[in-house]
Amino acid sequence: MTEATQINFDQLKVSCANCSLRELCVPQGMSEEELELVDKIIERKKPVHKNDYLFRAGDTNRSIYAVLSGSVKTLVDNPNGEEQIVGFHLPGELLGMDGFSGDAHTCSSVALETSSVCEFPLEKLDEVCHLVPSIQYAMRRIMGKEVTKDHAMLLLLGRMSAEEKLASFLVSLSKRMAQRHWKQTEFNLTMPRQDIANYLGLAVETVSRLFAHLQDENIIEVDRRRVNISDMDRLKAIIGDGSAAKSAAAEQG
Amino acid sequence: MTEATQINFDQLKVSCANCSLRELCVPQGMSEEELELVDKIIERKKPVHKNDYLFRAGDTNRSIYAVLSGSVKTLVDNPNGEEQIVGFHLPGELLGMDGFSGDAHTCSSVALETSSVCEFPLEKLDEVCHLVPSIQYAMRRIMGKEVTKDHAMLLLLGRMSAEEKLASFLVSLSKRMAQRHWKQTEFNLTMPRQDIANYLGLAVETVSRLFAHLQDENIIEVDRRRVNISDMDRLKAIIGDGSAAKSAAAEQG
DNA sequence: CGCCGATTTGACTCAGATCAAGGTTTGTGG
DNA sequence: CCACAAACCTTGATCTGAGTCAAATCGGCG
Repeated sequence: MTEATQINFDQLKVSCANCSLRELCVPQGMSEEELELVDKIIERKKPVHKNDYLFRAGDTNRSIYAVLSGSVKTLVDNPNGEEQIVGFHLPGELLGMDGFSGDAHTCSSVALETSSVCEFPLEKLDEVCHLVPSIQYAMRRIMGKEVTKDHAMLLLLGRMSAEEKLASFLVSLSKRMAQRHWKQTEFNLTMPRQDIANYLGLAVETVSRLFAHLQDENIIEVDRRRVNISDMDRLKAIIGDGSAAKSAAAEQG
Repeated sequence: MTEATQINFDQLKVSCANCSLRELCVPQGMSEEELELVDKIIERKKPVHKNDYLFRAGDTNRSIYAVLSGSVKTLVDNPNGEEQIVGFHLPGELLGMDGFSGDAHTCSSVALETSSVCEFPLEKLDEVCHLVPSIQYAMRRIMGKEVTKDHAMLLLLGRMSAEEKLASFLVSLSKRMAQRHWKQTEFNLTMPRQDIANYLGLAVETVSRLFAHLQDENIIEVDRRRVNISDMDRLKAIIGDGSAAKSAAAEQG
């Protein structure tokens, strides 16, 4: 409330901006007072290492997480012990919304590389939502987007060919790169081929062959984890028009 | 507030109980005052007929809906004009959560048969959530369940064989029948084979053959839309153990 | 250098799609 | 009540995209 605390507010703002809470806070035009409240519920975690779990299905200690740096995957298990990756999360993205459904998380989350995340324990979030309506709206919008995103994945898994799936995956990554003002035609895959395959409902070998094929067609260049999209239009055409892939690939020697 | 209005409250309660809002209201232990508030935001719709749209992707007039009677499907479209069914909704189930993600609905909803639904316009829901925190929590739990349900579908579409998919579908329907105190081993499919196939990411012919096969195995009896599950354990075993199907079906004459 | 996990490539197989008829049920109009 | 059409569902034959199996190759790294 004084000039001394003003400095703290500024720090909080910067901290939140860096902490990728933009989606949660900034678009709602939060006041400094509100920002302070948010800051109280955040637990800043120390970095997690590759293959560390953020949370596991069954954890009753529910939280949502914001990826600050690095990347993370989320997965569900089936009774047979198989797993299905349901999302990859880049800096600025949130995860853990499955925890709202009941007393425990229903999926698990694992770091793909050394990463840092901010954690919002649900109970504390409850309090703040009550005090700051704008957060409540933001949460609802975020969960709505989660639902919409999942629907897009259902469409991908249910109706697309292997090539359409991989093209969709690359275009989606590219868009998300653009959102965070990174190069949208050249980026690193932080996950192994096996995870891409699992996510898209394919075999690893199929993913490998598709990368090779897209490279043959001069649509992308791949070198291990490095991807460069050299012809975005044709990449998008693969998704937009199922017949494009056929004619382009027909009888190539 | 008087005895005259007391009668109204009772009517509201009954009405909500019948209107299948149990999931939204009752578990939160709403007061009569709160129930009255909810009643204000509900628009009771006249029945919708088979193939009528409840809402379409792009509609900015966003609402969530509770199915009162009948059944409804929800679907997303892709650029090619193909569609993927993302959910079937029985009495007491809610739909339209995709409307929270932005300014418009991102999927469409169509009645599978003559049905009646209650509509909650989002703007009005906003007001009431603000006034009644318990509704806010209920909404969040409901959306969390939606996310969890979608994850289960991703697992189904991404990792399961055709037979496992159909078995999952039938077991899921059976559980939902039990939830509403209907017979859980014998029920009617309200959707055509084509819709089941689409929902499960299969061809109609495959679904038809699988029904025939499950009947041959004496696991179910099917007569057009009528299904009777005669061996629930083996039906569940198909999902729980991918090898069960193979050994059971092996070399049968 | 030599091992290990990740990736690629090739050969072969198969689950499920596609193509092609038929059969059945429902609805409509005369 | 019947004729006819339009859905809807089933069944058989064939084809193929993608999975599986097997084996090389690559990239790090102790």
